[in-house]
Amino acid sequence: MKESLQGLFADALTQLRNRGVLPADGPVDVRFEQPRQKGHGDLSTNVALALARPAGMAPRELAQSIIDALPDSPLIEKVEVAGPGFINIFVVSDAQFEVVRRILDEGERFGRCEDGGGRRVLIEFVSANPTGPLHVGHGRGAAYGDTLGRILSAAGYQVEREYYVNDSGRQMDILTLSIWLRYLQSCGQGLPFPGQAYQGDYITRIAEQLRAGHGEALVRAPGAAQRELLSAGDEASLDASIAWMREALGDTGYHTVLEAGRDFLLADIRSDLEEFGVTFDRWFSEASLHESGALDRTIERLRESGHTYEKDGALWFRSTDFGDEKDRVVVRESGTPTYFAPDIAYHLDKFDRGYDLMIDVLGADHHGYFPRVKAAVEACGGDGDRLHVEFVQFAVLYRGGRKVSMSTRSGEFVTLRELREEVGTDPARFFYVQRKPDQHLDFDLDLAKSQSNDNPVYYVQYAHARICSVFDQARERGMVPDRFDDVDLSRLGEEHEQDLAKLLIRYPEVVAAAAAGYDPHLVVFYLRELANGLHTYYNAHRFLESDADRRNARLALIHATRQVLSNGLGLIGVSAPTSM
RNA sequence: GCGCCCGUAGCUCAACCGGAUAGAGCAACGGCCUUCUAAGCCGUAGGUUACAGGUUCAAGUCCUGUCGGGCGCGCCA
Repeated sequence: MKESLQGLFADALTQLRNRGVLPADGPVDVRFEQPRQKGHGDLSTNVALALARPAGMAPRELAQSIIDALPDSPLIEKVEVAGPGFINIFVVSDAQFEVVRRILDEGERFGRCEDGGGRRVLIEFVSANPTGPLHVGHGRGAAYGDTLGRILSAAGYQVEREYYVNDSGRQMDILTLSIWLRYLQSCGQGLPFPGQAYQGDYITRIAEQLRAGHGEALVRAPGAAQRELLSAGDEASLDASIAWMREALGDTGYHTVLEAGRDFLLADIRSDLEEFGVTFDRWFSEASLHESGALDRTIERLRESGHTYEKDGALWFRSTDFGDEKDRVVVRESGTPTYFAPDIAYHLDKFDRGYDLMIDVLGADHHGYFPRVKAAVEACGGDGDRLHVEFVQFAVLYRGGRKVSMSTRSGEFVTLRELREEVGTDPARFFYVQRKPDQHLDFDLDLAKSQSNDNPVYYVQYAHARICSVFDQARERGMVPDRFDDVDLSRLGEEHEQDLAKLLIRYPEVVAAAAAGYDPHLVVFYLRELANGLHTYYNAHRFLESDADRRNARLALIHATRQVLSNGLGLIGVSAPTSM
């Protein structure tokens, strides 16, 4: 419908150009909007306002000229000039309801589009270190990344999801030390436990598993000097403790402990996410970059790019050549690479895999980090425009009106699993994506878990369940037609029915806009509006009335509404219950 | 100090390349259940879009400055 109106306007503009009313320059994109205001028509365009200046005409005058030049169309009820020069179009009522037929015909496909043109996009998200369970901050990244993936798929992209596992580096050393110390304690060694080590209960659980599998084979008795290091409380002593552990355990023993921790935590993270409705196509291991030699090759590649130099015995990347604030160390004076180096190697690996678009979903605290990664990729010849980042602000939990504090090392954080168990997956996902990602999120636990009408997720789900319930009743009374193909939609036309149809018409645009702007929250807001439209209609009219033609038309309309609710909820990974 | 993000109703937030009278939910107040689920609907009230300038037919949206908040500025990860 929009397309054919666009054609009509293009014709009118061409005619005005031919008559010399408008200058002959390039084509003008005629955009239509659905006015929020009643009385402003079904569609509205500001094209006359935009063209008034080049035409040298008053906007209202030009608007009238455009209207006069419009070809006749059976779609249009009336067209009028409004306000400063808007053109408001009133569409013939019956034409609005054609969307119902289209939805019933397309079903789950309704709302999908080909904007993505099959382009391959990689979304990397969560990527939390395997040093503890996921907390509620990761949950937001998970919900956002996964929903974005679903939306981009619907918009015609070929989506892959990836989790980057930081299974290498100092935090893994600390994890290993933490587990080993708990293991020693459980084997009867009385030891101090450093304050900077991971404090959570899960460390003890891993240690007990380790003991169950390996007995006391990994026990090494610490001397007085080691005990002192463990209770010292500074970073240098912690590193010294790690060095002692590595020496005492040897390479094999060290890896046994490390892998016990890593595997336990990855399995935990994986099942946690699966229960949250989030799955990945690939878990990319940082350690694999070290083992495969990709890291060395990356450093070599960076050197050859000519954007590196040596200073103070370290290898620096001149990221300032690419707009970064300062240059960055890639290889330390000690000869070991920084965290930055494997990250470059990882992103180059993505580029080598040939994606058209790579999206990193990162915590907002990484916003200073991304420019250097992009810089390094560009230095190595990658097209930086294909690399995109979305920052997700932290979620701050509130319980009983008070902030819930979080800290991984202290072990007092709310995990994603606890959140899911407390409020349920559907409310959690809904709450996470109902805000723009770069907005701070106040997550009200009491509200999310309330099984009441305060809770917006039930509002939308209820609309779906309500329609299902109507059909249950209709079925009992033998009122459901075998097919909706030949339903007479001209029996619709009440105000609430028109409002509902207009909402349904908007759905494909909402999906397209959410995909184009990486804005899942648009879908959430739309679903709330659609649910409101349904509830309003429900309260105003009875569907199962005696006039069969009208009844069938109404059933067709709410059947279509149910389909769109279901499609939209699917996009944000929230279930569409058939009863509540 | 420098950089990025943000400031909209009492609270939490929307507002589609700059468009018409800035919209929802919650909280408050008033109505609607012998009829398909009241986890619902309708109505009332609530605003100088932090502040001051600027750009233009038009600014919450763009530019400059001020104030306020968050985050980042390691040879940590």
